[in-house]
Amino acid sequence: MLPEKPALEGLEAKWSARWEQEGTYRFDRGRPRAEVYSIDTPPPTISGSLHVGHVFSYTHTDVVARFQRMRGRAVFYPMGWDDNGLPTERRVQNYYGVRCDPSLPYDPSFQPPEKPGRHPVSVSRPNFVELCLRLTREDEEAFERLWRHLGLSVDWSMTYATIGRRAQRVSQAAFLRLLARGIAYQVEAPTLWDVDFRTAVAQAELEDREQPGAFHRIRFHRPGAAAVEIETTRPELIPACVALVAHPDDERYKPLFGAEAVTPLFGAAVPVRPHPLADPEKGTGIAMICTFGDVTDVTWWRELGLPVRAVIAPNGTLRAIRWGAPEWESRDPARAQQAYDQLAGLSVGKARGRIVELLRESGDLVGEPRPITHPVKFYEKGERPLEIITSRQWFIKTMEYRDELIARGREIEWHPEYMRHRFENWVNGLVGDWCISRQRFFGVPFPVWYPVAQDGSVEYGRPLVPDEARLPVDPSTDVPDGYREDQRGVPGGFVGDPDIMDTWATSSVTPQIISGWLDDEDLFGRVFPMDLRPQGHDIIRTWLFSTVLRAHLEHGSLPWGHAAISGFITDPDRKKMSKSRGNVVTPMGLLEEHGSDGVRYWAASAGPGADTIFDPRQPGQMKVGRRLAIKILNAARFALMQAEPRGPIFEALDRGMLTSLSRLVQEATGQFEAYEYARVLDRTERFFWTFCDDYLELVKARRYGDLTPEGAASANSAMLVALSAMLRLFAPFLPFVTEEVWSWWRPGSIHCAAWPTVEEVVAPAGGADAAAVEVFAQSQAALAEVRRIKALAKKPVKAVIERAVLPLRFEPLRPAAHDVQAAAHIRELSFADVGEVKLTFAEEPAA
RNA sequence: GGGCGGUUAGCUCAGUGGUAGAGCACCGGCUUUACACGCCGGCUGUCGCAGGUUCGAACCCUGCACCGCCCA
Repeated sequence: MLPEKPALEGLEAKWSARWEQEGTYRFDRGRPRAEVYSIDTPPPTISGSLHVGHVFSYTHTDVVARFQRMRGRAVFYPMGWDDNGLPTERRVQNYYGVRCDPSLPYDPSFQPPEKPGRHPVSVSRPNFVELCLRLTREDEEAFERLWRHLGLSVDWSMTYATIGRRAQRVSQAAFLRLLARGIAYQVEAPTLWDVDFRTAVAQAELEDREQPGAFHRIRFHRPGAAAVEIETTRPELIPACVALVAHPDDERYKPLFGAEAVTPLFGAAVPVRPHPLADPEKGTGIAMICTFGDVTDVTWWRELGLPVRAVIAPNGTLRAIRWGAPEWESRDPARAQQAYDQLAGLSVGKARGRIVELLRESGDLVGEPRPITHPVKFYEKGERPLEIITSRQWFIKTMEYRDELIARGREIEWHPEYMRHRFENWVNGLVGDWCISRQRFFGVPFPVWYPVAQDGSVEYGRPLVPDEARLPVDPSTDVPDGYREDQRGVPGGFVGDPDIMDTWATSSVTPQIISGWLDDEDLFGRVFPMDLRPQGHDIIRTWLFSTVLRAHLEHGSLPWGHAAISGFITDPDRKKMSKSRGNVVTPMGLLEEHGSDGVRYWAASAGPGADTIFDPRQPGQMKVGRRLAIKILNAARFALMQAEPRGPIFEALDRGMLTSLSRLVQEATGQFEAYEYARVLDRTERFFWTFCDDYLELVKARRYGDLTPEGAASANSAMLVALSAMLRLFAPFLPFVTEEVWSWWRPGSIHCAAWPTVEEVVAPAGGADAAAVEVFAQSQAALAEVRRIKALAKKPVKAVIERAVLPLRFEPLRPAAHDVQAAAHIRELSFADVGEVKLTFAEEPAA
């Protein structure tokens, strides 16, 4: 039963298999809500690999889950995979060498090329989705193996995927309910647009990047009056200009308000209008409004009621335009056409270069462009600046709920508390409703069709929706009620909505997906609203925000009561670890080298919100964790190898140790309940090390029976009480080694054992005893003093001391004097009014 | 420009008004019957800077500097 030479090797494989067999972490769905602890797990993005940052944050969640389980809660802890969305599409394109062309029909016999060819093979959307599913399945299996090896106490029978049937059903149902209430709506409007991915993107997916640019001073003519000069970084948008704008109080331009100016090259007459957003300090103080150069243009366009002249096509080139046609009036259509033809078809960047030449030739460029650096909005995964393009998109209303969302944010218990500011910052900075439609392929489709009128036009205003019971549906293959497949795309028939949902539109309903909403109201009632959302602070504005929004809209509640925010893993230069930086460390090697418990120790040492440096060359904390785990094995072996005789715990030293331990239990429980797991680990480790180095050394002789059988019995019993409690304190952090030791002498899994209590620790010793704590403390102090003197005198530890005289302050140790004497090898011990410890060494035995 | 966090030993970090701490690293010692993957000991500080409150400040207040993150 008790191994001769205990070791950590192999514990991961042994125990993860056993836990699976015995259903150790299976959720008990018979328990009422009050006895459940439910966790809304972050589904890791499946395309790509898990890195040490994932191990870090998922360990934090697991530690909390294990604590709650030991506290007697039924822990609801599923795992999910975030497989839908753009990252998977990109991976599949590269991996198989294919490209999705939604106009192609499904080919049931399609097989991807053995190797990606030079030119991508075009495949239908259903074929493309099949490839996505095939590849993500492999990735998901690898992820699960890693999580099991790390020891996450997940109930693997509840695993979900964001592309899965259940996720689609819930996403679609939640969308249809918002549609019915008018909270989801579609509109043809200017939208942020990535020209490479050819999709709309949302505010939450933006990032500003500093880019080189240049101010161009451009002359606008006025018939019979002085010209007006504007400054712009985007001269290629002059053909899209619909007005000029200046600040209402700007004396320079007040006389011009209401007048017209004429665009250079294109000869379009545009009005000069006042608006307070125009900045008199910027450039010449008067700007051109184009449809659309940036988000301010959109505001001006909307508030001033201007027309649209769109020149940028969805692929980022300037589209063909016929000057002189309606909405493209010009004073000189032929010249406008001649100029524009040199721009049409060019990308935005090339068009900019060309138009500068044209303006220079026409004399409308004033001076030369002045280079600057300025922030430009990018899609976070994109490579070219975003454009603003008018298109039909689905939105969820958010602006009118901002105050309510702030209030919801204040109901959440944040760990750490200050992370709430991130949320409020974001909500206060929202500038528009949430655009949830994407012109992509691998995601949840909008469960909507539209009638096609007799003239062939699509009636977007009259969407056809399925009954909730039919969900999920794919409008590209399913048919709306009352129609036949052969009516697809023909007058009098229907068309499916071609878009899919933003990945966050699915991820924002993970609580509903996992908790059985719609289909298992019994489960839903037991786990929702959930207890915990663990996640990183980088996605507070996306995942956390959108989840709060959806629960607020659908249920009028929070999705969960606690949000535990993990910090980042950084490299030694304090740079965030990320794939794009190339500083990612894959975890399996680390887990094998240091043991899962060692790696978990490192992860759990960082409290909520704390960024942590990981230096692969200096895995200090992992080594420390590994040593701690080994120490636990050995200390347990010592306690158990001669556990008889047993009897009442009456020795003061033993009672003092247990009273100290009970204080630790008290503190650890409180800290854990406050999600301060790192402190629990720190305090427990500290206690354990003292227990080993001081307490075990002090009682060693007594427990071996060198004094009395009663004394040995007291020591043995106290050791076992302490070992049992300490193992359980460590169990959430070091699940493998604690389970191994537990199995040596206790039935069942330690992870289903009860969290230790103050009462159970002190009761066997007849209650807490503050005086005995002092006995223990002074015994430790005296032992330390003797050790110090021996070390300075370069005497061996077991050098015998004939006489020791201790200062009076050590007198409280009297009840444990026999233990101190035995541990320090003191023959005669006395106390006197002396300043420091005086030792007389015995004659050294003759060499 | 706004917000948030940080700055304590060479490194990583605890430390919520009362004598500055731990681990790692470094140095010295110990074949000690649980553990050499161990044990004992030693060395190590303008607690970022400047003011203020207080009998007393690493800790509370004000300002500043630097680092990091979020937002504009």
